[in-house]
Amino acid sequence: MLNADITTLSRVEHGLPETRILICDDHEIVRQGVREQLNEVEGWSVVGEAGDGVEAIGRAKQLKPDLIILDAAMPYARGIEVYAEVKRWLPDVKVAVLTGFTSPQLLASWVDAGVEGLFLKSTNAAELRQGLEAILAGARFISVEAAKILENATQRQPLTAREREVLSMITKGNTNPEIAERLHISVKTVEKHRGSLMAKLDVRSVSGLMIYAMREGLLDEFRQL
Amino acid sequence: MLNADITTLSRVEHGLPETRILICDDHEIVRQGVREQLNEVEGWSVVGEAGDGVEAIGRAKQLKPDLIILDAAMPYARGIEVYAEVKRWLPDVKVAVLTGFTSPQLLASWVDAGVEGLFLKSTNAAELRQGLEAILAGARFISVEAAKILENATQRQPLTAREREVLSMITKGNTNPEIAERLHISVKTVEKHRGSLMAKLDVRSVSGLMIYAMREGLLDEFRQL
DNA sequence: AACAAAATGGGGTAACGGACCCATTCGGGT
DNA sequence: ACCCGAATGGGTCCGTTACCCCATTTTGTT
Repeated sequence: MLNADITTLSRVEHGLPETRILICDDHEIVRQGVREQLNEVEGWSVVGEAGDGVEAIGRAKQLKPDLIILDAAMPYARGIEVYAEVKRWLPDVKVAVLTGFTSPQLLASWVDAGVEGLFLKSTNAAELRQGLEAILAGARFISVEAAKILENATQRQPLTAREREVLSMITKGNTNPEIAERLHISVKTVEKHRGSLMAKLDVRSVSGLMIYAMREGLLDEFRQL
Repeated sequence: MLNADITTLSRVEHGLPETRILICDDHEIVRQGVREQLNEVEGWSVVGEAGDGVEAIGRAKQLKPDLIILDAAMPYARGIEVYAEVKRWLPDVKVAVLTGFTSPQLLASWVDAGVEGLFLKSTNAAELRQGLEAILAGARFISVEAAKILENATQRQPLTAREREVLSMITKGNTNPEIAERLHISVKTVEKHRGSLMAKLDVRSVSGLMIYAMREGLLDEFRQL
């Protein structure tokens, strides 16, 4: 549901230019909370909001903000796709990710992608403002809680495309013979992929695979803020 | 992390009494967003905030609000426990649940518990205000999206305590022999519980059980907003 | 062209789980 | 005292999975 409403403030006609900020999150409550926290800082101006990934890209191109606060999980375009696209069009824009996910692997992938900031939604106002100031000054800022979680991120072998495919079908409850039939490969091959999946992720059961998939946001129907 | 900060406004000394509102959510951004949306309504006053379940109960007793906006998942006390406790001490207080979970079963359990309002965090400001007005006027209000999800809630046979226990151990990756050993029952009994679990939940695999457990918030390590 | 990783697939064994049948005991409610 | 649901447990058969061994082919990179 798109409820974003653009509020364009007039440019500062004298003195230093304002810092222009775009807030992208699919929940209006969160956008409003972030907006409120930022409004208290002199010189910062929330120039727009977006409620989904496609709108985020459009607004970024249109408004050319200095800083984008980006939810990691929005409808219509995954956060990482939004990030790549806005960086393509606006290479100098600073992007701070604000996410409710606490998965080490997911947070690590944002860091690897090169975002300038990474916050959890549990971040308090002071830390958010302080972090954004550092980012605008050119630093990279990872919040304390995000940093703790990242410490626990184990360095894993990446999954191959076929392994991801098999994992996806396992999470949907399919048996090895069923997966074999649908992928037009033999049961033995599915067993082989399944075995290497479990070895790479260091799990020994379907529930372990499910927990991994859940944390990595690979399950479609589990929507959340 | 407790970051709640009490902001006690003075009572209105003339005219109609204000509606006193307490906001309970473990994320400061959400509390601030909700506060902002409510501040726009004349006659409403946010008298306090709480960042976890225990604090929520304490503040409710202390401040005696007319209305509590309650996150379903906070640290230290489950939302349903907070709800029961504040109703025990303040039977006339109105409680509106604001949750990020979209599980039909979970939403249904809130309705069954008797809450006066049920909103998802995707609710927009207008719907939240309209709903709270209706609640304060004595109605029960379920948001449009929550109502849609509730339509899909299937009427299920409740799980027995033993079934829940077995489910919990399955979600942690245990095999039937392992569960039997830990619960000091036979493998046959575990098989029997497992079979009835799967029949009641209409699933045929561990992944189906995991999805159910996930939706019902039975998995500990999957924290979210 | 050479190389390495990925993907593919077979044989065999042991363990696990599903599903059906059978059964008794316990505890709570009437 | 009676009844019913929950919990308990056994036998049997069959399908599935994990894991070890073996192997060839394909694909992408250098």
